[in-house]
Amino acid sequence: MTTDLLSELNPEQQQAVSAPEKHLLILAGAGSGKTRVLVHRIAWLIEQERISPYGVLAVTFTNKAAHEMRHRVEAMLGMPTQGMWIGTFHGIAHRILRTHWQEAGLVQNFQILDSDDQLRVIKRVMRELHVDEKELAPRLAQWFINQNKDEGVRSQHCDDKGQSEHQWLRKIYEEYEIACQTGGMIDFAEMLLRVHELLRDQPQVLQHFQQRFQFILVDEFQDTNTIQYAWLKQLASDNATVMIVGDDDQSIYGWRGAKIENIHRFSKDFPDTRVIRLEQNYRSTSTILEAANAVIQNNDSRMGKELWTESEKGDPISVYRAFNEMDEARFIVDQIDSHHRLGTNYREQAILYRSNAQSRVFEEALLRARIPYRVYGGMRFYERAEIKDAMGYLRLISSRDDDSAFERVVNNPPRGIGEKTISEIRSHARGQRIPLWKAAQALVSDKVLTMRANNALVEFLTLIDNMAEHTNTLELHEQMDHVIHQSGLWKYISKTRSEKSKSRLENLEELVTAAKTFVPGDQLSELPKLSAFLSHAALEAGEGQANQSEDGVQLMTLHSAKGLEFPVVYLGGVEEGLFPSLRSIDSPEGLEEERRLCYVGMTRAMQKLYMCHAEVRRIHGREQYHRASRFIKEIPKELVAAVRLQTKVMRPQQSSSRATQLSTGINIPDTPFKLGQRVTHKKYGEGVILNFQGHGEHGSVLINFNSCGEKLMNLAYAKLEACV
DNA sequence: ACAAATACTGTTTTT
DNA sequence: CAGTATTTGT
Repeated sequence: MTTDLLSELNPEQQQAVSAPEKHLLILAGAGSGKTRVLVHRIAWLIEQERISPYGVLAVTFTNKAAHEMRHRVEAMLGMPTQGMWIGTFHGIAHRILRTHWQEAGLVQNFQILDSDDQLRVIKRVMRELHVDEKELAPRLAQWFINQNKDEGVRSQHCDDKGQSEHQWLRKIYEEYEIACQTGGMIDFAEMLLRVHELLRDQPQVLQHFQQRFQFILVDEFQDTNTIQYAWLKQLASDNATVMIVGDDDQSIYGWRGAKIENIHRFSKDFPDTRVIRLEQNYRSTSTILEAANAVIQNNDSRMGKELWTESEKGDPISVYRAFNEMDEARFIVDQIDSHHRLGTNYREQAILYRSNAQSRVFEEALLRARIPYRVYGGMRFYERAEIKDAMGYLRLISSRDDDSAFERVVNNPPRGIGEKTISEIRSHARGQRIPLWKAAQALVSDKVLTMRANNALVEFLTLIDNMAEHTNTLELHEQMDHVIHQSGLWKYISKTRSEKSKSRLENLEELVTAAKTFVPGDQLSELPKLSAFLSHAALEAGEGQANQSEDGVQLMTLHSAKGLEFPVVYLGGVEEGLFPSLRSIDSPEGLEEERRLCYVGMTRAMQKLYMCHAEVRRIHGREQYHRASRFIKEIPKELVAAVRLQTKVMRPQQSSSRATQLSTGINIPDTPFKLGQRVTHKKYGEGVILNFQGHGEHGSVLINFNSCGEKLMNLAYAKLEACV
C-alpha cells in the first residue's frame, strides 16, 4: 500500500506526501504536480496514518478546484469522501454560518448577495445619504467596503484619515452594514468576516471546530487574503497539522486583497514547518520553461525557485508583430488551422488575453474561418438579468426581508409601481429601520398612497404571498415554473419579439431544468431545498456555456487560465500599455504582478507558445500605437523566432501621419508578387502588399489600398494585377 | 409610467 | 466601439 501511494511520485513529491513534520509549506511551481501531492497527502493520512476523514479540512479558492479535489480523493481512496470537509473558503464559511447563524448574529434564512446585488444595495444607500454618484463612484465605495472587510475591519474601526472622502466612504460602509443586517443579507466578504468574528467571540464554537479539524490543507495559498489567513490561524490553533501549497510566482490576485506575505508569515506563525520545493516541471518543453524562468527572474521579491524539466527543447517561441488587432487575430487563426491540420485538436489550443474586450476580434476571425470556439468568463448563468429576476421572486418567497430582491422585482415586470412610490417605501423603511416589505405593508395599511399606487402595491404584496402559499407544497422546479409565469415575467419578455428575448426565454426554461436536476451537496443537505438552491446559485454562479463536449478553441483571460494547460498557447496583445497594463505600469508592485501574470500565461503552454503584439490597435474606438511588451524583450533571443522579417522600406500611408517599417522584396511563394509591391484590384483600386500568409492559391495577402485602407484577401479570389 | 434619445465610461475575477 | 445610466419627451 505504501509503495502504491508513493511509487508514481518523484522524491520531493514523496517527501511532501509522507513528511512526518507537523506543518508543511509546499512551494509548488507551475506544472509540478501540486494537486497530485495534495490528493496523495490526504490519501496518505487516511491510509497510512489511519486518521479519521472527519478530521480533514481541505480548502480551495474555486468551486472547480474543490470539485476536482473531492473527485480525485474519492477515486484514489475508492470510497466516498464522507465526513471530509472539502470546499472553497466561501463554501465552508457558508456551511459554518448555516449551522451557527444564531451565534453569528444572523437570521436563519439569510440570503447571499453577489457583487451585482451588493452594488445595487450600495447605490441605494448612497442615494439615501444624498451622496452624488458622480462625485463618488459606487464602485469605489464597493471596493472600499470589500477591502476593509477583507482586512477584517468594521466600519467603526475604519481610520478615516481626516479626508472628507474617507469620511463619506466610512459612512456609506456603516449604512450598508445596517441595510444588510435589517434585510438579512450577507455579501461574500461578509461571510468570511462573520466566521472570523464567530470564532473570535464564541469560544465554544471555536473549540468545537478546533477539536474537529486535525488536518488542514490549503491550496493556492498565495491567493489568501488577510481574513482567510486569520481564519486559518484560528481554526488550526496548536492542535491541527497544516499543509499549505502555493507558488509566489503565480500570485496574480494582489489587486483583490491577496497577500503573498502570508506565505512568508506561515513558517513564523506555525513553528516546526518544513519547506519543500517542487521544481520539476512535467508540462512544458525546456524552451518554454527557460523563457518563462528568464521573464520571472526580473522580479525582485521572490522566494527563489527555478523550474527544470527533463523534456526536450521543442520549438522556439514564435513572436509575431502584427499590423493591427485584426492582423493579429488573422495570424493566430491561421496558425490554429495549420496546427489542426497537423493533428492538434481545437480544444488543445488556447488564445489567452489580458482583458475580456480582446476576445471579440478573435471571435470574429474564428467565426469567419468557421472554426469552433468556446469563450470562458463573462456573463455566467446565474448572473443573467432574467435569471436574477426569477430568482428575486424566489428570494422574496424565501425571505420577505430580502431588500435586495424586493428592489429588483417590485416593478419588474412593470406593474405601475413607479419611482415615486418606491422612494416612499424606502424612506419609510429607513425611518423605521425595517425591511422594505414591512414598510410597504405599513404604507398600505396607513392608506397614505394614492389610489393607483396603493392598488398596484397591494397587488404586488398579495402576488408574493399567494405565490408563497401556492408553491410551498410543490417540487422546486414546479415552484420555479409557477413563479416565472405568475409573476408576469414570462409574458413580459415574450411581448418583445427579438432574438434576445428568445434566448432569455430559453434561459428561463433552462432555469426550470436546473431546478429539476438540482441535488443539494452534502454541505447544504440540512436546508430546505429552496434555500439550498438559492445559496447554490449565489455561491456557484455556473459555467458560461453548456456545450463543453464539442471540440473548440479555448478563449479566456490570463487570469482564468491559471491552473490549466494546453498543448498550444497563443498570447494576444503582448504590448506595453496593455500587458503590462497602463494602470500598473508605474508602480513596481503592479509591474511585478503583471510579470507574474505573464509567467502564468507562458507556463500554460506544453509544446508550442506564440506571443503576439500589434503596432496599432483600436481601444475604445480610438487608434493606439503600442510597442512590444518588455516581457517579450526579457526572453533570451535564442529562444525566440520572429515570424515577420524586418527590413527597411517605407509603407505608403493611409493617413500620412506615420511611417512604418516593412519587409520588402521577398517573393510570395508560387505567385508573381512580392512584399511591398504595388498592385491594382478591380473594386478597390491601387494598393501595396503589406504581408502574406501561406503560398500560391491558398495564400492570402494583406493590402493597404489607397481608397479604403487595409484589406485581407485571398489570392484565389482577388484578381490582382501588378502595377507598372 | 414608460419608451426613446443622449451622455458617459471603460483591467484582471472568485466567491 | 459598445454597453450602461441617466435624462428627456409623450
